[in-house]
Amino acid sequence: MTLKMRKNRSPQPPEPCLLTECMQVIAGAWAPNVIWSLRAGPRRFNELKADIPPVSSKVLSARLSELEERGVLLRHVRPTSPPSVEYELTGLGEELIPALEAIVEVGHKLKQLRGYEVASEAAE
Amino acid sequence: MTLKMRKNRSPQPPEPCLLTECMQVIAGAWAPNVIWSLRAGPRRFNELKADIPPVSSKVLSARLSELEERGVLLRHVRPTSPPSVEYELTGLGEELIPALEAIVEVGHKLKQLRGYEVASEAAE
DNA sequence: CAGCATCCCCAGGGATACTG
DNA sequence: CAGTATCCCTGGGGATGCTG
Repeated sequence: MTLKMRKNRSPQPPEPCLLTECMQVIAGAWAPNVIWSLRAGPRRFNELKADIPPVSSKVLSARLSELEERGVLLRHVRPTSPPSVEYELTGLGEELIPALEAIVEVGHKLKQLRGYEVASEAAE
Repeated sequence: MTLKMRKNRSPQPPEPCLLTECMQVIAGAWAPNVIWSLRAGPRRFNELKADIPPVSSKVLSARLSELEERGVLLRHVRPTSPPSVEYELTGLGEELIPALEAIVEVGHKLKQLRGYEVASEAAE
């Protein structure tokens, strides 16, 4: 989802590209997982890393930075002896939860359908 | 969002990766736009292409195939003289609309928070 | 009209190693 | 603990051209 987007010199902002722009909020392979992991409350770096096993520190760190910069989550540094950092969703970030849940639900249903028959719901 | 996912040999399916799997439903840079364009009803290939100017035929076609295969949309071929194909969301596909809307809304709010340079339209 | 085929590119991500 | 720094590699996507 990179979208090299040359110049995007559109007279009127075309709606679909607006969508694409907004989708950047959850851009990055693991961004949705981060949000998902934070939906139950604040978590620390290594907790997130443990929540999302396949993610590397580098990428996790990159995603967290982006999401913070975008205003999806907050970073709290606690000046403890071993450094400890907590990440927490902002209010806007929490608004993404229902969206992710919806997608997950559709994803599940879709997977089940593909086991049986897809064309059943064709009409309607 | 490729997620090379070696083997995914996880004892218990970790939830976040389940999310990742579900997110694949709208994987691909322009998939959300396709769904978005179809939310108002069936549309034809070139209409979609016009709706989403930056997308190429190749990619649009690829996305449409994927989305069809996943059960998000249906493909109707009408045997007219010049071939004419209509794409239409399935019921499950329509369930994604609210999710996209939520993301778009958050995206907007986020952009406004980050400064008002966003919609700096022609200063009338 | 609707769409493949081809070629190319590069940003995002994996792996590994290192640090304050 | 919580990240950076490097290197490499993959595949999704852009551009262009051609077909039924």
